[in-house]
Amino acid sequence: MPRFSKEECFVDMKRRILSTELLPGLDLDEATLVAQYGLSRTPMREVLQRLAGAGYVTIEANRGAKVSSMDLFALRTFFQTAPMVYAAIARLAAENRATAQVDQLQKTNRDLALQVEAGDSGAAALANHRFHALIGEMAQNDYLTASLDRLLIDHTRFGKVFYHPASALERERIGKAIEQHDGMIRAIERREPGRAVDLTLQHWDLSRDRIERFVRPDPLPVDLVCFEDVRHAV
Amino acid sequence: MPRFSKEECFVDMKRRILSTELLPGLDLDEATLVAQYGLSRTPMREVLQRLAGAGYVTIEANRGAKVSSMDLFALRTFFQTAPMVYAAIARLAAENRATAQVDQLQKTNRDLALQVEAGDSGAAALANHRFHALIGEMAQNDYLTASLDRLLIDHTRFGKVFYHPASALERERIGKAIEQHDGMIRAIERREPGRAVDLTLQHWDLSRDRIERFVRPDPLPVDLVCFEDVRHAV
DNA sequence: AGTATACATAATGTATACAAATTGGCAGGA
DNA sequence: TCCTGCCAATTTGTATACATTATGTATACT
Repeated sequence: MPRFSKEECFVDMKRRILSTELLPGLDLDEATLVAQYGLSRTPMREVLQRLAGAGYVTIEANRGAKVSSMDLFALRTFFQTAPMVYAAIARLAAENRATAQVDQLQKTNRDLALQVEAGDSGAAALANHRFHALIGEMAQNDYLTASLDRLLIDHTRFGKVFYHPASALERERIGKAIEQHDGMIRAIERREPGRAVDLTLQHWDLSRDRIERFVRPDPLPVDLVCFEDVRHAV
Repeated sequence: MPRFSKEECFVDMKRRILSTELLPGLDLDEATLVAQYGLSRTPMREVLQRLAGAGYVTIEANRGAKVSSMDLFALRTFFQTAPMVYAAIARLAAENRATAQVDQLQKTNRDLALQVEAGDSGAAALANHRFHALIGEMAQNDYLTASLDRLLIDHTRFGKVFYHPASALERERIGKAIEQHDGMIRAIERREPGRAVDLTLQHWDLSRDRIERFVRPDPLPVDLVCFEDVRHAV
């Protein structure tokens, strides 16, 4: 049985939630998690409480923890809020970034490209998450980061299929996203807030298109033969 | 010894932090709190972790909890961020408010006026906090509420002296703030987002003036006699 | 005198036993 | 058949003993 430290457990739980290995709304049973991570209940409950504080899970009194749900209303709120927060964060990042942080950002984007090439969509989604979280750190604004972090949880979960290139068109979109990241890095490195905001909004448009296409996919082909079959079945 | 429930303890800790009865940066000793609230360590630690998740305290591993500090950098970030978030929240509140929430808001503003009249600046500051938190609830946007709640913690702490009428001028400002609240309530009730935003930004200007005057008060009178005294002392 | 190290003290972190609450199922009655 | 109330089983919440980590102090050594 693997023995995780409390911090490792916290990080791993975040990973599992972001990758939707733990689906939104899933009931998190203490006994199960304790067995999985080799912690006793006290530190495990502590991890769950920290996850709740960060918006990954929700805790109800006497009813345990669930993975935070993502309903239609959350989706709407997400689309409504993300552009403003992302743009504000990008502006601040371009104004306040430290040099070491730019290096980290470049490293993360290279890692993202590698994971996409390797076909590991889970690792790619996490690298993308980390990319945007790093921009959040650069902004050095704890108030806004609170919003950004919550947006990123759902962004990563909504867009989990983004980095899984199902078609040539998808592959092209992914390449474009990574290029946009490079542009954003340059704007931030050169301290050009206006340009960072523009590129961020463009990047967001691409992201939104992809999420919308995931939520509302092309309808199945309307084939009259199928309807005939259904009629027989009834 | 009083016996608080976990929830009561949580609420009371928030109150003490918002009122700066517990000063920013103060070390929170588990043993002391356990004695004060009549809880055992496990639920007390849980309360501290929830407070940390909401931004009231910060926890360092093996080093316990401290009341979240407010340094010069936080002040700057606060002024930078508050208008955007407050305005966005006001717009959403005007669009999404439920009728029952408007009633609560009116009730809270009346309570605020009462507390000001009674001269209880602590209770007044908490009523003001509640007023703005209620507008946050109306907005129905969990992403932005995360930012707003953190802003309000520091807003209430920065402006804690606002509702303490030291002079006629201060009293006039308080009256104006409460009137502005009434205007905001009307705009929200009538679902006028644009007007709600305008009034919120005006309200913010008043609030900012007051906080700035608190942080950078009028300098002490320069009296040459004093300098003479100092010279003798040296 | 100043510094370093070892030990004592006091804090936080973890494990676990026990208490309280919720859930599901079953029996009895309308 | 459906509803209701009660009991058992499971799950969460609490208290507390024990382990580990930090901190302060005294003493020895340079």
